[in-house]
Amino acid sequence: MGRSPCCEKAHTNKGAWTKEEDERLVAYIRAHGEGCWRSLPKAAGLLRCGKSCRLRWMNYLRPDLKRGNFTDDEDEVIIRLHAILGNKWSLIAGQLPGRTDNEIKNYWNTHGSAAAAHRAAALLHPATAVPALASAAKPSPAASSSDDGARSSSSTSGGASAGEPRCPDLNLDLSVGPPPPPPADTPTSRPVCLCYRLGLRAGEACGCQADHPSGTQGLRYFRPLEQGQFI
DNA sequence: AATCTTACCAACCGCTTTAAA
DNA sequence: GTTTAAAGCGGTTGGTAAGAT
Repeated sequence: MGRSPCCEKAHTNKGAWTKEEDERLVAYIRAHGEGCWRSLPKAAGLLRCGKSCRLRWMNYLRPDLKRGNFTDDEDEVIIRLHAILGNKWSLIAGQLPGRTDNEIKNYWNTHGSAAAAHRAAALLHPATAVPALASAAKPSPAASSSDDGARSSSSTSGGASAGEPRCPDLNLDLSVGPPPPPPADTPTSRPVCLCYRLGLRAGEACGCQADHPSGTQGLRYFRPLEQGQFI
């Protein structure tokens, strides 16, 4: 069978967006909203693939996007959620208003491995966190990883050269086991809200009402955080 | 000042999921 | 129930700015 291409590649622009293209896309979406991405480029007079338009809008042009560096709180949320969800960037982005999955993914793949290792250790095992490793967030020339290294090390602790671990007594095994067993009175067949697994109680950041196991409803989704609200 | 290296980010590609016919 | 198109997602790549030599 095979899939038809998502757009006519022969007649589409690729690469960086021009200011004019941005303006056209923004103007069109302001006037018509986010409709059918496939037909949008033609309707908006853009020589772009619908996918490309969607990506540009979602990752760059949306008015509610927050630009600039990640705050410590955002950093913390990313680390916590990544420990539980893995590379589910869209889910993580859903908990960080104004941030995109692409942005978080890029952040994780560049800053993630070294800095997150320390911060995750501090968050998950405060008693065993080693302050000295904080310097890993500012890699020295000797310890800095290349671009490829940062990419490939996103799932490793990275850095230590053969034979000489930089922090030999630090256990960086960040693997996350199964969630803690629910209290005895919690029916195990019901979904348990992620926020509960993060240690939050009903009403804290999460609007799902349940299964913070004392809750009574079976909803499993959680609302995006309000501006300035963090897990 | 020129060149090289590193880090960052925007964008593309291909696969999966979802919804409609 | 099956097929197909569209949307969404995650991995990867390429360009470039900034810093180092």
